[in-house]
Amino acid sequence: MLDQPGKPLLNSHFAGSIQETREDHVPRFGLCCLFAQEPIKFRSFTMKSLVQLGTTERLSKISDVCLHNSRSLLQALHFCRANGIGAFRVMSPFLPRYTHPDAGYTIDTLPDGEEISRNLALVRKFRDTHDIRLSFHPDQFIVLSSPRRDVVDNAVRELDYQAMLAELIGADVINVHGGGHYGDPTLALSRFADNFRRLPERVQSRLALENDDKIYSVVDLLPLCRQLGIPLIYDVHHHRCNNDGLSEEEATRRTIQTWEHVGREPYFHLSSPRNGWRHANPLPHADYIDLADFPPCWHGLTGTIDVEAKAKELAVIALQQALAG
DNA sequence: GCATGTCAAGTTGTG
DNA sequence: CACAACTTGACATGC
Repeated sequence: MLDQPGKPLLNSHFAGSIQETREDHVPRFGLCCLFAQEPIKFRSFTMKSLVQLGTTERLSKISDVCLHNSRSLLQALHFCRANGIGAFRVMSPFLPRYTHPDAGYTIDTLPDGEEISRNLALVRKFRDTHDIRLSFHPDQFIVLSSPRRDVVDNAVRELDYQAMLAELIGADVINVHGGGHYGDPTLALSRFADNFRRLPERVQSRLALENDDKIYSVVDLLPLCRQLGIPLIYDVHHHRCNNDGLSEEEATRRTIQTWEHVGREPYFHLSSPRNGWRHANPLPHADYIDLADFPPCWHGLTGTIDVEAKAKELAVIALQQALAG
């Protein structure tokens, strides 16, 4: 394989003070944002409800929710540690509406700002001590290939917010898609490259491109990754929905190369189709991972595999047990 | 309490 | 040109 035994999983830029070293050739599995059964919840609010409040009540509400979320994130990491889950994806609205033009708050300006900051520092420390990889996955509105200036401006603001959080908690990945094709995918990806260069360093150093289910495949994105010096996140479910002729072995191999180039641990996504592969729409995610959907070439992989399944922590634990048994 | 509609944001494809 | 689909859960509202 291409892995170098004994190499740190994260390069010095991100490594923090990792005291444990994960075993090579065993993938770590990641939980995405939420819990199905465990009573760990993340709260949010809408702008509509916020604007009905006076200035004081508004700040108080924002602070309550952010404080709650900072405590929940710490609980989430403890849960991961206790259950052998090696990665956690943080939900985008962790600080809800942070980049909305009318929300106008920062952690510092909140009544509970100090405790929120303390909790985030504790998250970082726990992450470093127990080597739990943290990531972000901005949603569909974050598009760097758009021809619309306002769309790209919004995307840049949102990405910088997530990078700010990533710095605070020690997350090394911000995972985006290529965006739309706008009738000319080559031109669209060249816009992506141009806009990438506008991004702050803390975003650039964390950005990773994921193949999507309809437009940009692994083959489409690899040249852009090479050009920008950023890694590819290989979603095997999307690859099966939007096939580019590469075998899963080859896609995996080329993905690993992009991460070796930046000296960091490879990243993958795994899910099973809710209604089976013969259904007209195989995209919706199932509650659990069907072992038949686990790529054979991923056994013995050194890397992170996010489990995208609706049963959340139950699905990650079930998969880990199934593979161990 | 419980059910239903709503939520900042994009893009594509269909009717 | 308008609108549903994509995907998705918590929130807000109304009964």
